[in-house]
Amino acid sequence: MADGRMMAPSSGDSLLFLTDEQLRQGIEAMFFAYRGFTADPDRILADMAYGRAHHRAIHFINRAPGTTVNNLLNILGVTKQSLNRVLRTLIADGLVQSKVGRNDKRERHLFLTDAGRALEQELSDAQRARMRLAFRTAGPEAVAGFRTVLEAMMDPEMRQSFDRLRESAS
Amino acid sequence: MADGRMMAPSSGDSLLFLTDEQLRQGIEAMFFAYRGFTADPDRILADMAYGRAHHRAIHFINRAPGTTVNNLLNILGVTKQSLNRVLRTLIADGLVQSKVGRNDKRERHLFLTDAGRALEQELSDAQRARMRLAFRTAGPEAVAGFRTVLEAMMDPEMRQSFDRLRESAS
DNA sequence: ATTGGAATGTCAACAAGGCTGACGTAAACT
DNA sequence: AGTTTACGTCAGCCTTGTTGACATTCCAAT
Repeated sequence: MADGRMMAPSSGDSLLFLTDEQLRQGIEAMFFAYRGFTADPDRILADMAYGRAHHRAIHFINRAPGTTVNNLLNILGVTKQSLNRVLRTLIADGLVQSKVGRNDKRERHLFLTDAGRALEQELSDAQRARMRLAFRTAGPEAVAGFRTVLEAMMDPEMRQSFDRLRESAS
Repeated sequence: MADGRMMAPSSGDSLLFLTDEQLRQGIEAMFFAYRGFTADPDRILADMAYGRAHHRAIHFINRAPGTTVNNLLNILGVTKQSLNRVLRTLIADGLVQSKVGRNDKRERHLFLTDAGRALEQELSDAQRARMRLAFRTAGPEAVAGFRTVLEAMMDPEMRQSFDRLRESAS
């Protein structure tokens, strides 16, 4: 281990943060936390004819308005057929608008309608509320660590998407 | 923070770690990281007739050998029909053994067979490898923060399950 | 100008893995 | 004796992922 200074703040046994047991706890923490992470929007969506896939599409269309279908495909990591099924219902229900590209008319640029933005707000309000509580409880330093570990856990291509979204928002 | 560098992730302003933008980045980080988190075991399982649900069952049976079906149900948060479908194949394939309870003969206690343990090893080796790399890259302090935030993000009942598993392993 | 390929969309079929509802059995509790 | 608990199972439904095949549209290159 070349990385000399390693004081683990919470555990005391700083040398043990890479034991199988520690890793397993990290794995289980991810599992349980992700359930909490999706629970609130899932509850809201359960009443409608929508699911988590619709939420994800709405989220990223809102995040990057005018994004193309292909772009969204890469971010979401699903097949176009899968995404298309979701988009079709969202467009039919008037939550998403699809505009043919000006430069490249093969491309469709996706936007949320007012109704779409309203649903997005409702969903992300719920999700942000939980995230806010968790962040507040944990404190800024923990949040920084959280972000660092999550980023290190992503696949490289996903990290690129993540960073690109990050930059585009600043 | 001993090492002085405690800038909030991208803003440089630690008071802003609860802005909507920060929260949204946290949300997206969870999304992308979870994909990475499940990617390796998913790849292994894709070749077999198993999926993520089998992985979860195997993981927690390994973690708490002799656990009852009901117990597992609570941890996984699915219906007994859903779990049963998974357990049935695992038992039929000789990866899991189900023993009638001694005290309470209504209960079934679940154990991994040697073959089950072998698969569990293969799956968790892959998952731990990614977790280990992420932890090592991020460093012990970030890992502590990661754990703190994840725990704060869980539903209370899930946090109980998580803590119970934690204690049982010590 | 024709052709090749890229981007998109659609149809069909299928699988995993959730769900509900109903029913049965055995054991334990009261 | 009657009720509750733990578990299993059958049947059917939904969402969301997959592959494969095929049409359309249009850019770009020959």
